[in-house]
Amino acid sequence: MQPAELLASTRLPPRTFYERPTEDVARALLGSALLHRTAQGLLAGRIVEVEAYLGKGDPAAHSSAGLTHRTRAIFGPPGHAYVYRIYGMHCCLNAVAEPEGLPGCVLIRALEPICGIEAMQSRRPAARRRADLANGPGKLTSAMAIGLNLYGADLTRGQLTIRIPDNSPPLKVETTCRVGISKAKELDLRFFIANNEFVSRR
DNA sequence: TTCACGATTAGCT
DNA sequence: GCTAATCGTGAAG
Repeated sequence: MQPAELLASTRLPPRTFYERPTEDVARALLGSALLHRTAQGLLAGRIVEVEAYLGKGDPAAHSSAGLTHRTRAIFGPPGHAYVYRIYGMHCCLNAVAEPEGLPGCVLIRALEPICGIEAMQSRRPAARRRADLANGPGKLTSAMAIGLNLYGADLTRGQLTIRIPDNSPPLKVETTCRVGISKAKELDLRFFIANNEFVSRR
């Protein structure tokens, strides 16, 4: 898809879009587009898989430890990026939800590449298929050139944005427990588009 | 100051 | 299916 075509068929949501319960924001983000304007051109993908991380009552969430230097963005105003490094080598991208002062964020886990696919392929030489470019939280940030420099970035404006489709057809969504956690496995807070080949796992 | 571990990935068996 | 890579974070002392 051409960048102009993508911009014409989507719109930037207001900050109130994110100022809702985290689980609602997570579901609403499915089918939307993540865009990163880089020096090498526009990188973009359709969000096909997310996870909700809550505040109180969710021991799997980073924010369960309270307000710290690392997690300050999660407690900040909604619609901003919470980026963290995992296993000392990969980065993961979250969208902050809930009103300012309340913790809650949505982990973006997988994308269907839309724009800048060649640039993504050069950034992800290990991916041999298009479906492997961004089918995991670390793969996604690598393909999209998202790093810790984007910590706290405003997703409603600027170089890293999320855009909502103008006419969003109803999506069939599947719900499971979150991937890779050791606590709160009983909570079903992973959401992905059913029968989609770009999700990280089925 | 020390230390165990993690919202992962890629490569090998 | 198994495991190395690699380091900031947060809890404990």
